[in-house]
Amino acid sequence: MRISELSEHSGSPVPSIKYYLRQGLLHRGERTSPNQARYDRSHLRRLRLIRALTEVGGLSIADTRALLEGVDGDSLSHHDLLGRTLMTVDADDRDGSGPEQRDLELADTLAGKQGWYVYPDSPMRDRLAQVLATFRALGMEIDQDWLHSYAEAAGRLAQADLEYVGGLTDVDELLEKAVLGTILGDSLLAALRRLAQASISRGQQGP
Amino acid sequence: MRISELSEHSGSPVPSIKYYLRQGLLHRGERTSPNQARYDRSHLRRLRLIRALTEVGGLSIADTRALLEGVDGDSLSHHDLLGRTLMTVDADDRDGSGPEQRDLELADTLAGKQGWYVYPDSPMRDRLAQVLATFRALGMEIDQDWLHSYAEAAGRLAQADLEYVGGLTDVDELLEKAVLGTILGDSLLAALRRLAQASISRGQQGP
DNA sequence: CTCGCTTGGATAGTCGTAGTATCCGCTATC
DNA sequence: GATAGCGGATACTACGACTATCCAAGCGAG
Repeated sequence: MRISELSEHSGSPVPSIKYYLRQGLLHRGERTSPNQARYDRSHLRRLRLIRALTEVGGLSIADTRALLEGVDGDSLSHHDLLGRTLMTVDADDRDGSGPEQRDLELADTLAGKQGWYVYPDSPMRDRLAQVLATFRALGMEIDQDWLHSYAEAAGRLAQADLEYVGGLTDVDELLEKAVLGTILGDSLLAALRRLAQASISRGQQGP
Repeated sequence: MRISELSEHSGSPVPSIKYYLRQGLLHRGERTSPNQARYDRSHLRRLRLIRALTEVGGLSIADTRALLEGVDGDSLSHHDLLGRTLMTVDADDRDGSGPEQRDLELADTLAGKQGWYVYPDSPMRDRLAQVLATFRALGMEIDQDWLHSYAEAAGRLAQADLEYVGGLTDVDELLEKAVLGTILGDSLLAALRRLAQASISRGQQGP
């Protein structure tokens, strides 16, 4: 498959594909001569993955690359890689200054209540603390019931995610599904939650 | 309060504040003379809200403005405004082409199972369909149990959101809390879910 | 074999977003 | 009455994600 065919099959314009190649999101094709290369199904697949992550998942190119690098490295144990990959995903520390101690404690307490073990250096721990800090900074102390509902839901979702992925033995497939499920799951959940809010708010009745 | 004090109290640099003023995210101060204006607590509050939505919620300036305009308009009924505001939030149709009919049907079926009423022209309906389409396009047919878990969780979360907000009578406060809860809730949930995934994946044990 | 049309790859330019920086007439304060 | 700061408008910058141009080297029809 030449680049133009790859473009046609994937729906991405040739220059964009070249861009992804340059950025290292897409592995180079097999060169058949100094200026000819052949692309295959794996490129097509990767390309679709890239577009899913960026367009639906809203990831930046840099985040996408980091994520794909994790998937590519045939390193580590599954769980470790899985855990680390998911934790790193789009965890760009948006704020230079780290979160305050007391927010970190809040975060740990919350996780503790759910029985979760939290890596002390986990980026998501900071992120969680940051969100909690933001609520505080805005003067709305957080309703504990509300927060509890969220934590419980998160736990159930994570369980569903891992069950879904648990049956797989192929590492590549596992990682890809986990990554996709996590990223697209964010969008899915956001859409579902809003739909539910609108419906419930309209009728003031439960499901 | 002059602009420099506003800057100091809020932590946002003066030029950024001026930028938000230009963009209409922040209402102008009360002019006390042709080139002096006074800012008050409401500006400070709004400024913090803006930064929460953009930095933590990841909204663009344009989305933030649209959202704040909804909050400002002393229009409509609460529920209508609430519903519409939340549905419109960051529902920038990322793809020019609308979703396919069959994905819309999938979306409707899913919502129907939960007993939700979905506005036929709701942007989130399209968004949901798009996410489902993406899964399909990537060749992973969706596990129905998994999807069901997500829909149920979304329903419970929406219920928690509305209960939390239900006690409020002040429209402004209600809207602000709803908006914040929804946007920051996305981040909160994303962080919690990843934390839970990592923990469960590590120990392979539930809460 | 040759001549026009791709191709792979590198470099440079574009566009939108979110700020920064500069400028200017004015004013509040020392 | 000097002078630092203000409000507002306009211009500039930095970055991300492409898009366009360029080039030498194939390939393919005649």
